[in-house]
Amino acid sequence: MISVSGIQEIAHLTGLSKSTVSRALRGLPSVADVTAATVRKTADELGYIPSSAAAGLATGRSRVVGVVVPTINRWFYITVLEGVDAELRAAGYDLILFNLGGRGGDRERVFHRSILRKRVDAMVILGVAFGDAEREQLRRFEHPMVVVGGAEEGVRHMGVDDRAIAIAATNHLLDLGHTQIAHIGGEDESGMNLAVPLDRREGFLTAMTAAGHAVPGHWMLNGAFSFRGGYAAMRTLLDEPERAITAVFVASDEMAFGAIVAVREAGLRVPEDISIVGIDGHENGPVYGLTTFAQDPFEQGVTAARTVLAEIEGAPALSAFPSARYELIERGSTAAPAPANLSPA
Amino acid sequence: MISVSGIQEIAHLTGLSKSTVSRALRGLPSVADVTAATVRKTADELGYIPSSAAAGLATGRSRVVGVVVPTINRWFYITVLEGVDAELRAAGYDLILFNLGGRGGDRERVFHRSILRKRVDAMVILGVAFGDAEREQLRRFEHPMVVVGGAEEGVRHMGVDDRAIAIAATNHLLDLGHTQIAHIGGEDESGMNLAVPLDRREGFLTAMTAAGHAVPGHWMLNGAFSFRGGYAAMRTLLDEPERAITAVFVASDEMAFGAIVAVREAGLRVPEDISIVGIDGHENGPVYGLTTFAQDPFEQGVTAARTVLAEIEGAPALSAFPSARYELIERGSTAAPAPANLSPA
DNA sequence: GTGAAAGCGCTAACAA
DNA sequence: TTGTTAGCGCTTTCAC
Repeated sequence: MISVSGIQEIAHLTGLSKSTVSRALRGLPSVADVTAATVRKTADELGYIPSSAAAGLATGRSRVVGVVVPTINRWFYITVLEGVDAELRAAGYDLILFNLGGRGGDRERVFHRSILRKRVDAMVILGVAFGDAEREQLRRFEHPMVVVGGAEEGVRHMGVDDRAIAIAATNHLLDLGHTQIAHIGGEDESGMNLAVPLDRREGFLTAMTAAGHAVPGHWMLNGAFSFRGGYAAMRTLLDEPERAITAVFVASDEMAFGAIVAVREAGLRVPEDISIVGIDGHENGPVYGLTTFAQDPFEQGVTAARTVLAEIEGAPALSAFPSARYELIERGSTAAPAPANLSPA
Repeated sequence: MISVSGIQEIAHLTGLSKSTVSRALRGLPSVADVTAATVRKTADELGYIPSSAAAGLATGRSRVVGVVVPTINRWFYITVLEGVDAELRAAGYDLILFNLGGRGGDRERVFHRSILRKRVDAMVILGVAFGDAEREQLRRFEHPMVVVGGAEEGVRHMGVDDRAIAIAATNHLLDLGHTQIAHIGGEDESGMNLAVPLDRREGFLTAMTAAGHAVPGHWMLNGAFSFRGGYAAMRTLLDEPERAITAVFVASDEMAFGAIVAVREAGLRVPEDISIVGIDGHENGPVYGLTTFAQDPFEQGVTAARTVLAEIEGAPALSAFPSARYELIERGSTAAPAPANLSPA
């Protein structure tokens, strides 16, 4: 190709100096309009492509932000990622994706080798649970960094108040008159932040206890935050010999969808036989008619990106974020328990 | 932090030269074992972090591969992405994600500004439809490049034979005795490669024609390759006044899931009332009992990554790929049409 | 097996 | 407004 070298080439052809060319190309104000035009023109003709490595070496900035995800195939992470991506792109930054999970996941390598290679100017971390060594590595990362979704000790974090949202969801069911409520949540998702599932379960228990209802241990199932897991968990619930539950609080919409499919497949109806409430605000919710406590992960991603971007530019570091918003969206998957099902308690 | 400078620092402390330190750190053979050990040790103590910008400038390689997706929230792209990611990570490469779609999508910027910044050593492009300007830009990209999923003129491509897989799926229904078959596919997905939906529809029509069955235009619907789209399309089909269809060939599993939900919601059964066959091999298939022609996008991603990686290392460029494999997975969403529904034709 | 020196392509003072 | 001069931190001949 033509683009032999770069800025130097343009300098030659225009009879200007490298510096002026550089300034012109970056649109700095201190360049005569004619000069700038000439430079741009010859740059185009040459098919000039800047070297981000050279610029990065000279400035110490790569104009790249790293995003760490525990896995890509979850609606929440994807949506946050989209938000981060939109914001970064608007700012002219590129996004390096560090996927800790999935087949071939290799946290050690990701952390030790990739992340810390001075390759990124900042980092947005989505719901990852760190090991001690990892936490130590991150400590050395002297760039803006923010965690989204699931509090992580020592790093500032943004997301919904998981306990609060779970309490709200549970209360929603309690208010309808349910007392026999089960919970489908998550547990030891490899590499995923435990805070989220734990806080949601805790919120559930808090609300139930406050209402004076005991929850048997086997009414709290692990749906692994996946559609399939939600389906399986609900089947387990339905297979119970003397089924008493009238409602289920599911910790994510994807699991809730699976749960709904399981209920219908068993020949039961939602909400007549079983009420289901989720968390998230997944775009497929309307199809299933799922009532849910919706959050806005896209917005959370945007905010996270905007924050680190501002800090890269020298803005003072925020030490904490306000909790992200959430709201109840009623779509009919919850209702008062049928009289026949009313618990004797 | 401690990591003031880098290699120079280590050179000082060990009394060696920068060159030797560099060689030791990269594990080159021409370094005495003791020397190498000393270097690594002090590097660790210093918390040394290499500068990828400097290395990249010196070598002309960034050890980064770009992946372009039309949107992140589709199972197919996510899965290919996972495959690419796994392979890149194993090779010590980082992945820059270029998302053309989504809110805030800005193709122009992505192409012109980011992609061509010499930031990546190779590119894997997933099912994107290029404009003329974009094609021209890509022509200038003198690095390994491969398109996955949907042929694109002028660039080598890998994926299933979309016409063939559609013919196979349609024949599957025909072989069961169906004649009144509808098709839910895709159309003008913004920025997505048109080849895939078009080829699948064409395959469908080819098989139908070969079997001597005409297909009314309104039996070919646009499901936008999404769950919601599939659901909506199926509802349209079910709302037909004198419904005659007994089977639907859906061009993707996600749409097929939506279609199944719609059928069941209408009080009909799959496959007794309506048979449904999909394409993809989505992991949620078992839950819905979806019969599908499965491909392996993860593997396609791995292959694509492996290919460009090999070429970065100097391997001769492959000019074409064999078609990706696919196979029928029967799960019970298809059956012979019920006698009552048998078409008179 | 190790060192010296040049340079990758750009930016950033400092002058002019 | 433009040019000069140093680097940014690493790799890479070419000597030794």
